Amino acid sequence: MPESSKPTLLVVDGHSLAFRAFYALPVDSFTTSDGQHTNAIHGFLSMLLLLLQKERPSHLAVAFDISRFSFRTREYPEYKGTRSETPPEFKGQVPLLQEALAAMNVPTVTKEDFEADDILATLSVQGREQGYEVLVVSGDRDSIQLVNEDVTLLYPSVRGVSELTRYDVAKVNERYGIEPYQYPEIAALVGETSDNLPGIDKVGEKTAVKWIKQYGSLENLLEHRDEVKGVVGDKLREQWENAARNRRLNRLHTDVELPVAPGDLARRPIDEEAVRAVFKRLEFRTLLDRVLKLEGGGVSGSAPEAEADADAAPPAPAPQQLLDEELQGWLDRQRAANPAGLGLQVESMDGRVVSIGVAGTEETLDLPWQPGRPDYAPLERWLADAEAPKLLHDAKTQLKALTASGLLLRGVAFDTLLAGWLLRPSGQEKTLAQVVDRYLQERLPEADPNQLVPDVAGGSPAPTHAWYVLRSAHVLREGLDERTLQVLVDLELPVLEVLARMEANGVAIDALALDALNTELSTRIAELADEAYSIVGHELNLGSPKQLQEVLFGELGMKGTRRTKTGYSTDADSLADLQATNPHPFLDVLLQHRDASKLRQIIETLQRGIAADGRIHTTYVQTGTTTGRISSNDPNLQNIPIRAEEGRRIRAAFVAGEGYPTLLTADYSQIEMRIMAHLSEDAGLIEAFHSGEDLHRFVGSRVFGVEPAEVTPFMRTKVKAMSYGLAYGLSAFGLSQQLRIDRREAEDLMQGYFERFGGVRDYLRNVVEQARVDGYTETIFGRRRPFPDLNSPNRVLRGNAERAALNAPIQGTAADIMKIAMIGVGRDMAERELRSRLLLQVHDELVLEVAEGEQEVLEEIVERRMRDAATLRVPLEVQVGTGHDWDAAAH
DNA sequence: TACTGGACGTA
DNA sequence: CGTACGTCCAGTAG
Repeated sequence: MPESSKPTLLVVDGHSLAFRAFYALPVDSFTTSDGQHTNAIHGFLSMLLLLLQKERPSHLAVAFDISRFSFRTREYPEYKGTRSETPPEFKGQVPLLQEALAAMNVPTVTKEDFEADDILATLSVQGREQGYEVLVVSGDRDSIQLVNEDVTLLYPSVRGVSELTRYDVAKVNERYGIEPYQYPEIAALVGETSDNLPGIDKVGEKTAVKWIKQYGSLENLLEHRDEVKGVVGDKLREQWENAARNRRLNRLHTDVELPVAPGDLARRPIDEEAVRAVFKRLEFRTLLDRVLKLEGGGVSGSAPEAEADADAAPPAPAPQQLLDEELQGWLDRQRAANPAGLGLQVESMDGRVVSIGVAGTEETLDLPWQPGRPDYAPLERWLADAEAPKLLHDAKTQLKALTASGLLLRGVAFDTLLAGWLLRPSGQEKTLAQVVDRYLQERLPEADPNQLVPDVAGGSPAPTHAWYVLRSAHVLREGLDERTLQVLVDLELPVLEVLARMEANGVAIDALALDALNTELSTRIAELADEAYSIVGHELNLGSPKQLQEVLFGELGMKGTRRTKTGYSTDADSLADLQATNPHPFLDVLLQHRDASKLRQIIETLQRGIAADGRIHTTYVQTGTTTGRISSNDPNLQNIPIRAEEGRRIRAAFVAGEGYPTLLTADYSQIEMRIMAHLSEDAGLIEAFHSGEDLHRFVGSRVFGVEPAEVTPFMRTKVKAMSYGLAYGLSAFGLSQQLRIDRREAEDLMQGYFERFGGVRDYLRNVVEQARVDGYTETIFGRRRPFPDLNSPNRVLRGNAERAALNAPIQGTAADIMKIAMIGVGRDMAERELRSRLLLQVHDELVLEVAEGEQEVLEEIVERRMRDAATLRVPLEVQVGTGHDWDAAAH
């Protein structure tokens, strides 16, 4: 921070910084819905905000070039001549950037015939004379010449625009071994390829520095060029005019006549309305928040460490290794100094703990783990102490490792992975490095194999990572609104422990049954393939959409229906359409082959997933969705077949394990429709759930105006499809497609539905409108999901966002409810010390392994915890079943 | 070897 | 022109 009380003038080279941002940021991630690229703007503004926050300049300006022509090109037409044409994707961003800056009331300065660097030079000199501390931000190395006691250059590192290296006099001395004002003389000798300024052949930085030191100045060197020995001396004599010319061109003008003086550049408050308008057009949401927050100024002591040091990011403290009383003392001191919790990072290999890192804000601890070490007793006590808060990144993974190594972990008070996800559920910050990058704007140090000083401590990254987790946690906690924090504390942190246990439990599999099924299917697949080949008269890969297209739409001359990027679709729906218009035995065989192949594929994936204990241990990804649901992978156990009879045989291979007589399944019936009834407050729908009548029969009777008993299966199917479709933003077109009915009929159906259940329509409309205003949707428990595209001018994007937005509160609330139920079930089971255990979660269903004699009490717990997880305007109904396998238990 | 698109399993 | 996922395979780019 400024040690002096001088005002600080920050001057930025707009063009060069924006250009760097343009190449540093992926254009795909920064394109508005109408196709305008914004990566340069985003990168530039992000950097600028960071600077404003860290440097707190009192005065500020951004300089731009007007064109690529200047007095330099007049003097030397080849200047910058090798630069390829500015990419149009970049060019278009500059005016928009200037607009954004104008809205932020950041002065921009340009001057005909001069480059931005000359403006910076002039302002830096004037600023210095008028008693300012000057910070020059430029991506042009020539700006090094501006550095002096009062002028510091911030130069973007290779890493990207957000990381700036500070060049003060000392740094320039250290880096180049010369005084800053001498830099252009070095550059003149070496040459600058990017400016098309060739220097002296064979002369690099080393030689140039040596010469300048020896001769004192370039001028003197050139005068004495006859004295210089060796081949390089010859080159100097041949090409000295290059150096002389370069020196003329790289001298920055410090006397440009500018329309503004430093005194005019005092920071002014942003024009909030204008900023909102411009940022909305650019579709910058997080940046908008950052700008507005900046405007709020200081914000009640937030993010203390972010502003603690204006210098480059502070390095992590060197880890200590302590034992016994010293360890205990350290933990006691750090706990007192960090009441919000200590950072904790567990390093593991093959699921076992290798090293444990603990961090306070000032000190870190590295504890290489070995089982059965009494000198680590204080650590074990601390880990197990529920009253000792710990802050982790991806606590579930670490909890599993600790548990597997026989260590107890309690008191998980924060998880930066989960917090980051709650804040930006569509974001991609999954690793600690990504979180650190986004929320600390720092780079997580990586283990460097070329380290000069090998880390004798064993080099575990755990303590350093723990320290970054601690700091990220503080920033994230500041960023969470109250409701989101509540979702984290009440739902996500408790459920993480439940999920960790479920993963460790795994589910038992009847491997022999899978083998038998696999064999059976393989035989059938071979037969079907042969049959298909004989029908079309040659062999082909039935699994290749490309080859299928050739056969169907080429050889067999069928008329394709739905287009895909690569041609006509060959999916099951399209094949059914073809079968209707163009009956052909090949289609039948193909469909059967598809079905059988898919099943076999599922079986083989499961077989590969069977662990040494004969069970399958999936991994639940708590941050795997944007809505709040949990996803499952490796293998995915949330998409095991159930609809087709054949597929159920796979489900039947999931069995109760050794020592457990039965499986118990419990699922919510129509939970999403119940949530819809609650949220919409539609009287008809609420009545449906209180009536005890089958939902779709009830709705059908209202829509078709008949008695419930007279609702035909066909009517019921239509109504059911529509009810579920509504929560997904189904259109009449989509409904007609799915039911294979006339478009008109689908429209009538929807109209009939909404006449009887108008509250539903109003609600769905309202959700989207509210989200358009707020920028996000919310579940009844406060889980938010941002929807930046709702105001997009692009119809496709906007439509997608609208459908997702009307679904998010419904799907998300269901997910919240299930999490609450799981936490409750987990607690009750622990409290009663049951041996039964949770195995699987499939969104609205739980699967448990029932221990001997516990079925009755378990059923009671599960049923009650699920039913009472939320109190809605309609009751939650839970269906419980038991059986030896998953399929049997579901009845 | 790494990625994309098509297809399809689930809620 | 119905939301939310994960996985496989074929095909392609490297």
